[in-house]
Amino acid sequence: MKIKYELLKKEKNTKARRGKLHTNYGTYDTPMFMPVGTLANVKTLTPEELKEMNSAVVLSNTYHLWLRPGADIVEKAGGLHQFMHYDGPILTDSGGFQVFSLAKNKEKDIVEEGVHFKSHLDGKKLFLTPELSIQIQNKLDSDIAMSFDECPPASASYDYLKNSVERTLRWAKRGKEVHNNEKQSLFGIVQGGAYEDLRKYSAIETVKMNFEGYSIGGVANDNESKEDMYKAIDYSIPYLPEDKPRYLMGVGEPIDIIEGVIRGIDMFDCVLPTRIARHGNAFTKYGKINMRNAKYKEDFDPIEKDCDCYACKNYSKAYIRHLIVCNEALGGRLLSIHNIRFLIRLTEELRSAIEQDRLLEYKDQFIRDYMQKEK
RNA sequence: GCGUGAUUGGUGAAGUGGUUAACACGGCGGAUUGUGGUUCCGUUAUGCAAGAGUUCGAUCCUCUUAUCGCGCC
Repeated sequence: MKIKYELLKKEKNTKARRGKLHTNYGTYDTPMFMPVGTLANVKTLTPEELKEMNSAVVLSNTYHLWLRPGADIVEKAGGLHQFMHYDGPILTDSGGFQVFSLAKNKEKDIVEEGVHFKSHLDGKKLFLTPELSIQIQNKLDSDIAMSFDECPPASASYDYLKNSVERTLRWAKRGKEVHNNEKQSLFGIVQGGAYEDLRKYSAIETVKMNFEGYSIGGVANDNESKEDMYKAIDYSIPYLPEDKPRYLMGVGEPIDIIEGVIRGIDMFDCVLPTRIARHGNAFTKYGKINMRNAKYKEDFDPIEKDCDCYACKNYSKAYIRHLIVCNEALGGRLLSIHNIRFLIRLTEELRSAIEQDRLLEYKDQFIRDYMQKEK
């Protein structure tokens, strides 16, 4: 079956919503945070560990799996779920984001038919089209497929964005026409930068195509300001249907997730918790901390005393610091567990705040703590 | 004892009679938002074993001392 979004409650004071996502693998609460597992794995973690931290949907990536091991191999393995031993919902990104960062000459390489670019592995010339992206995702057999969109840089001009909105609409239509997988849902993507008229137009036209969900793209790219990100959401949300999930692509930082929820977003994904973990950083209620700092050398307390994650229940900062400093993989693993659990716990708290109509108070308190840095 | 060669930051080490003493590692900070990241960026010796001398000027030349290595009695 395709996924279904069930709206349970809207907050009184904001546009925030509390809902449920019904999938082939069960029903999950929204707003939710989805860890990123580009290569059919959330780096260093097993599916069992993800379940233990109450993680639901996992992301994977069309472009990367297309190159290695190849869609046919995943198909032979029985689809992504079997291949990666994950019996939960999987969302595949279309590859648009990757391909556009690999397309050197935007004007020449991005054409109406698709995108020319070179493989980051061997430099081989490749061509990805909206149809091919969807076909690959069909083979991968994810639960949610994303339309192949044009993801412009934050610095793009109004005219560039206008064209990319139009093209994204045409590509969405082409992808939808070849999409045939009764078990897989397809999401459309709203573009348009921080321009009200473009976002409005993009949202209205995308919704006309009737996707199972809608995402807001082109956000959190190269130094985009927070204000522009919030504008992108605010200008898009009013035109998205109440009964479909809304997904803010690539976000993000704890405060961005809160701001997104306040504005009506249901789903988030981000590489941040796992990436900063591998580089030795941890999210905490009082801000992000760098575990390499000398002050943790003899700190035998957990990262967060009241955190229920496996890392905090069993290991000290001094030990994790030691692992990180020695470049041991277990250090990154423990921090990944903590950071993902931190964001998932954040969404759990946001859900109960919505249920109690106290989201703005929650946000104020969170920001006060988070900006405080250290206890 | 005599002869001889060394002595540069936490480490391995470049280097020159004249503005800020390479580079690498380590240390200390920072970054990171639809993952091309065991990555990237910043910072880290007011000093070249110690003292004296030559010189306008010495880490680089001379002498003394100290320490270490090598050779010979």
